[in-house]
Amino acid sequence: MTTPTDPQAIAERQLCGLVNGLAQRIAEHVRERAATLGLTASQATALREMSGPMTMRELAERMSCEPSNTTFVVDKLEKQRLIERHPHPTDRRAKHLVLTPEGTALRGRLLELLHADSPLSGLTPEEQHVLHGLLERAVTSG
Amino acid sequence: MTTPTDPQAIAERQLCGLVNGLAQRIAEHVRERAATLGLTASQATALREMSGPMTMRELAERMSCEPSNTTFVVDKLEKQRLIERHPHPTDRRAKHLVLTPEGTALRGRLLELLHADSPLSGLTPEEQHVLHGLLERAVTSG
DNA sequence: CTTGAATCATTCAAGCTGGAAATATTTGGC
DNA sequence: GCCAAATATTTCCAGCTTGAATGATTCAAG
Repeated sequence: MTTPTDPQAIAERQLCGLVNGLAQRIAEHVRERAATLGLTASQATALREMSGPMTMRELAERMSCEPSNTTFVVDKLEKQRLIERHPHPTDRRAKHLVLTPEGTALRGRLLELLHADSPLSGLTPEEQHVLHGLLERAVTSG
Repeated sequence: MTTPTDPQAIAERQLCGLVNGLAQRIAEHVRERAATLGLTASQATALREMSGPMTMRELAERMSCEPSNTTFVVDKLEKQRLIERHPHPTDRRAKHLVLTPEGTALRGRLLELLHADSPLSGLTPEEQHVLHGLLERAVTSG
């Protein structure tokens, strides 16, 4: 058992702060780019994950948020005529989310904006590869 | 300029997802531990950062949030008699935040809880060191 | 000393988020 | 077919967070 003044514990605390800081920087990046298209960050995240028709739950999982939150976000996108809720072909409980032509077009522009000047561009592809491996281990080992 | 279907761009997108996932896992860890002490996650973060007397703005920076949010959180901690707002010794605009004895005691227990079973314990100290370096470079190079 | 810009904290309105409860539907066992 | 459990979505609510506007104070320049 480690104590809070253990050097190893202090290092872990710093590491948590760094992870959080980078996550905030990424979120800020999304927020800025989304704003230029008249979208909020969560709306942009939803649009980004809409690579094809899917259900509310699937979108929630891709956005890593609660389904109730997805209802809220999709409501907003629907009001902007970017997405539509169709009946699901085989499951009447579920909704089949599909982008409108405007939604598809906006998603294209959004993806370009998000990929230009990425917040991770300070790392080389090799570094990104190492980072990827470490993060994957950290996330799945919990 | 990269296009959204560029393999490199796809890798960066995945990486952003992993960073976000780990940040969420860390936040969840804090939330769980804090709950056992009757604190919310943000209250726990504030308490954790209160390593000594400081001003509202300094606490906001340590928590990496807006000052207005710090007002909200400190209000809650003050109602629980864990923290006090004293007049600042040299600047009458500022508040001098100090923990009460109960606050100091609870902070001690909180730090122990947060360090036991850390969400990063799946990585070896060496891996954590590498991760630290990469994250620091990513954060500071933006 | 006095003015104006900057800084500290707070208030307020608005949006985001998660969790519990409710509704509708599907699924599996009998 | 019928019933209970599981699943998909929504609604409601409470808490969190931000950003703009406000009031008080400090600081620097004249």
